[in-house]
Amino acid sequence: MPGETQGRLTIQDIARLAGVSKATVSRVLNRNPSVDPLLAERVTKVVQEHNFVPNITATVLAGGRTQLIGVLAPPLNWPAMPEIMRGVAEYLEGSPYEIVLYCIGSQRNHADVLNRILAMRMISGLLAIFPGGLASQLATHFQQGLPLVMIDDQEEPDGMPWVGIDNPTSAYEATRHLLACGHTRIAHIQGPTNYHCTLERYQGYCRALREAGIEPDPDLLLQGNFEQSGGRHCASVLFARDRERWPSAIFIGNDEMAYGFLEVAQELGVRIPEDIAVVGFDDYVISAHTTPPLTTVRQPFSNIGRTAIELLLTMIDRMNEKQPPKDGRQTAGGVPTQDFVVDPPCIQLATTLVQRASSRLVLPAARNQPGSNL
Amino acid sequence: MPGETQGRLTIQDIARLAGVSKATVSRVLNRNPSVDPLLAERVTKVVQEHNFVPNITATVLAGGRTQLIGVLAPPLNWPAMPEIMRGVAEYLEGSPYEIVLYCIGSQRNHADVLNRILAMRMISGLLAIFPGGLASQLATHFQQGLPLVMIDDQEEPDGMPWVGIDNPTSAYEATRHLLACGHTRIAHIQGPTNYHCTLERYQGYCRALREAGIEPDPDLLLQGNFEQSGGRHCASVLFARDRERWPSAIFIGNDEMAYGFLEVAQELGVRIPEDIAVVGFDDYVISAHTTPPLTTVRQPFSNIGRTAIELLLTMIDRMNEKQPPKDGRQTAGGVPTQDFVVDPPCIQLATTLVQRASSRLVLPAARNQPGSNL
DNA sequence: TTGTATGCGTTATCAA
DNA sequence: TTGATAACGCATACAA
Repeated sequence: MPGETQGRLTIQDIARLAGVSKATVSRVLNRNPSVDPLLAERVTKVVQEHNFVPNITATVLAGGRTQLIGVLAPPLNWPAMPEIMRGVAEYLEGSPYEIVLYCIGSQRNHADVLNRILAMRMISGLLAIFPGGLASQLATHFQQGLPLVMIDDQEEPDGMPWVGIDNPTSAYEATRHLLACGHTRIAHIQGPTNYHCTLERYQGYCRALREAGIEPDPDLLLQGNFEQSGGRHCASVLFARDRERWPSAIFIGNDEMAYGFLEVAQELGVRIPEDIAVVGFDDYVISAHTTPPLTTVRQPFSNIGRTAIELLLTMIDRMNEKQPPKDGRQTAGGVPTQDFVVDPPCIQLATTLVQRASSRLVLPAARNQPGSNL
Repeated sequence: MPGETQGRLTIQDIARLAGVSKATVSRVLNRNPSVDPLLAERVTKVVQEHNFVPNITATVLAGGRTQLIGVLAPPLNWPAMPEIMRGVAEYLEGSPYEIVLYCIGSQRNHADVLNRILAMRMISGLLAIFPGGLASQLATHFQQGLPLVMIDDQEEPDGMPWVGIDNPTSAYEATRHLLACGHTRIAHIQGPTNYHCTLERYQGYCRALREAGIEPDPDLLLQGNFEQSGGRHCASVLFARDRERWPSAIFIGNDEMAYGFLEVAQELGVRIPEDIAVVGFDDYVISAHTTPPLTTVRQPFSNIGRTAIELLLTMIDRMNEKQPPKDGRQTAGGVPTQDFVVDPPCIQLATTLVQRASSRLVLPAARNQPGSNL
């Protein structure tokens, strides 16, 4: 049975067992075409029989390539993370690569973590997810030759490969949906203005309104924080106004704030969507379970993860092709992934508007038919 | 500014810059007390100035210790995973260790992945989360000296350190709660019977009933699958019976199945908790948002993760103390973590019953007071 | 096509 | 207390 498991063996042992030199074993392991097919087969057989796996540290030290992808991530209980990581992990399962996960919470100095990661020289590439203030540092590393892809919605993608969504269009579609439901007084709760996506979503919202001949009303623009508390606060402010100043619909910058908004509405007895229709943004898992279920823009999180990692692996491969392996690590001022550096790809994935009860078109006559689907 | 970042430097460079030998630098880095304090300070200064971080691969190869903890995990979008990983990551943030994450989905051969992980000899310890069929293999590795902790609810903890909850007691409390609400016909939907936790929860349920003088009714025991579909199925079966054969309450083996159950109840117009009170198990995030919100047993997932990783680090430390470093990696038949091997600790954390609307005690007179909190 | 020899960056042994 | 040096396991330039 090939269940030896103990990786005690070295390439030397395999060489002895197969009656060849270490160099040949190494060549076989690295699929070097210069080795005789029959010999290769013999060696391969020994390798498999003994379940041999090269010592990765020795491999790297000797100038080989790691099969390790670094993932710099926020805490995994951020609502978008599980799905993103699912996409990443599923794609990686079909490859020889493994994940080295660096979760950065609040405690430690993020820049230090990043430096440690890179200085350890253990990873072949880095996937940076919502890196916050690290963006510019990351860009520098990328320019210096580190294969890197960023998933982010805070900084404007600039100077490095990026995967995300088309925020303006997504927000445009969300607002169009409310317009199509017959609403004309549509409010908006935006996120923190230092988030690039906040501005983009606001742009999309404005464009939809203007196309419908409606000038965005500053009175209907509320400032949130992308957290539930912000949604609650804005709801309180809004519902404290005279009823005639209420909007008939609201597009909320993210689902988290929408949850807070719905809570307050329920507490105050404001009916959703009869009194005010609500559309969110993100489609986190809870959104299908709120009361009422939330109409929202679905971000394709797992696909974002998949796409990002796919791009990263492509970059790594490209780099390996161009650079003679041994130099790959010595790349002083070298610029691997040349073309990527010159024009870093920005991949925007499509979102989907998921229509649920919070924005159902309510015809006056239909109010007593809870079962109606429109 | 100490923002050099580029880890090009080697210990040799630092040695030259500090005017000492590599050996001394190495000693300083490893806090070897035999080095002169003043000299140490001088070296430390150079290290910091240049932001030097040792090449981890060289360190390991030379017999040093890795600061890498392997985490063998199911897909991160499994509902319990984000919280478990939060606990793990938060604890690790305060340590010098990093996570190497191995997500095992359906695609690849799990045993192979495990072998590769260990053969790479890169990790100092392994945290195995819901390892499924790998339990026995893991036990073997643990017996052979691998610091290892398992978080699991499928296999009976045996032969290796384990962190989880007290299922019988938790189920007992859940059932007691329903009894306290005045119910006497209490059904149970159990999970797959090849899960150890399924049997344990059933035991707790039975004990509570018997203590109340009620003999568990086989007619009220339904077979689920721990998935939503199972909850739906059981609900359909139950509600298809004559009304007088319905239970007045049900304890469902996990929240996932409870979601399916609630869905069917809503579709059929069965009132929760008036017609039937529901208690689940797990307290996933959605449970607070179902209609009605679900009473359930909260598993302290993040604490489970924290506790497990804490135990693992303790084991690693213990091993490092006992074994002269250089041998640590050569440990042929050696048995590090001796005491742990002899009697692997099983840590059971307490659960909490979270009371929500799905099991509210409904007094006949209170039916028209939706706001009542009991 | 294959084998020999060297070096990767660190730790640890042995002398000094 | 410090320095020189031999591993560690692998990849590769070079020689055969």
